Amino acid sequence: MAETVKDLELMDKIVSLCKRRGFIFPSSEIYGGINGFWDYGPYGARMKRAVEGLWWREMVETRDNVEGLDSTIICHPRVWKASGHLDQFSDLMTDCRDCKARHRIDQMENPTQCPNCKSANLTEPREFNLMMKTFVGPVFDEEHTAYLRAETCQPIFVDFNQVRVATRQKLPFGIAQIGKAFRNEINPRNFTFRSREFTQMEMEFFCDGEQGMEWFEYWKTQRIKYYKEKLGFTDDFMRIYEHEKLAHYAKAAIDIEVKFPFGWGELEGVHHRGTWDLTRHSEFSGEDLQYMDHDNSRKLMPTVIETSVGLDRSILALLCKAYAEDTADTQKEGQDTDVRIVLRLPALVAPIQAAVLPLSKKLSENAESLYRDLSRYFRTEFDVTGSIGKRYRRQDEIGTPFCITFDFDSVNDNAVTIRHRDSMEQVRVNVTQLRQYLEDQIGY
RNA sequence: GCGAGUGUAGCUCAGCUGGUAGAGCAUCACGUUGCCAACGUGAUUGUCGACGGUUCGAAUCCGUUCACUCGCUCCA
Repeated sequence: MAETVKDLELMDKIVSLCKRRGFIFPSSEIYGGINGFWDYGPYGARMKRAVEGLWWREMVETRDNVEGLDSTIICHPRVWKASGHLDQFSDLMTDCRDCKARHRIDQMENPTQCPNCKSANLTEPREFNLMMKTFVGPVFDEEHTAYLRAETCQPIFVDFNQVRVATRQKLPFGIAQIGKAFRNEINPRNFTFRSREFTQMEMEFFCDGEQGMEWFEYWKTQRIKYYKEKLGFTDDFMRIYEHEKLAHYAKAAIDIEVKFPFGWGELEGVHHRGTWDLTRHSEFSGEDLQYMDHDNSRKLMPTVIETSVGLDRSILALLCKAYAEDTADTQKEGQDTDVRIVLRLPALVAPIQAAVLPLSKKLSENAESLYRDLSRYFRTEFDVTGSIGKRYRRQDEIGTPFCITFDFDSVNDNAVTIRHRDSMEQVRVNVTQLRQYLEDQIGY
């Protein structure tokens, strides 16, 4: 993880831009903020929805064998017993008062002595549990304890049979879900990269165990292709990390990692989970979750291939990849050029795809009706304030790929100028062809 | 959770050894301009992170607390 001063500055610049322009800022800030929680402002929310929509379309809408689900955040507590989260997310820890090291009790040979400095001056063991706890019903006692889901995939396993029956799907098929997950991270870090409330986009693909590795390879390829083609991630920005140490139930696992300013970080996991989850939920619930294969007259426990994306991390990766500073002409006194901050976001996910800018306020009325029309098809914004150059820069900073300038000729020739964000070049397009032009450019 | 650092306007920051706050940018209005943050005039903005203490008087000193950053720890 080779960090340079420049990278750390870059991260600060991105955080600052996010706050200044309303992408992402700390939750509950007027009360001093709350650690590990972030709000998406107007541009962030639009971008988040765009990425969600892209994933949903890619994973669900365009596939016959993947179904959607929208399950609850709070599930029966036994779900988390079965999944192993209540046991594995919970550790007894002690701190050494002398050398300040922290240790897990279950990993210490002698729980009364610090393995680091041999001191016996340890704090009382305390329970660290990453599951967020709440109570269902007005009585706050152990019996009514419930947990906010630590990942969105468990309800998918729990609802597996219901979805299968309702949709008459046969193996192989998948179930996808987008939703919030919660973890009491000990130490939230790196902006939204590790937060306590976050959004996951997960798909569990159920298949015959004999084809498990083939499907694992298939989804791995599909997901890498998605990042390259839809989000424009390049080989120097993205890498595949193959797990050497696998979870006891897993057969294979890779992480798709991205180069953040603070180092490489996981964006998505593609995991071969075997039959572990469905087997556990069968055991704990007493429901037989095996699949009846009528074609071959046999019962089998489906094997699961999981693709699991952190949506917040996707947004962060897009912003990090897109952030750039270059130079542009200026009319400022004593300067020929000026620094330009520009987000080179893919047009598919840019919060604003087209900004309609009348060259003069006198043209506002005509330009605004063009804006109304375009906003039915694209994420669009209208701005008359300040000079035209200033408005271009404002749009550059939020990553708007196309600025549509309505000028004095437009009234007569029914054409507008489209200014491209990255090249700053301009083309003249007739208003009647505008929608088609933008669709082609955006790549719908 | 431990250690170190930081916290002043939307942003970046200044404020010397205590005398109750400033600059640039941004934002808004008007004028001007009409294709890359132009210019002029004017306007808005802060319980100086919070609470408490010392003091005639605290942004400034002390304590506590909250948040953030970095390191450690954690990351099924």
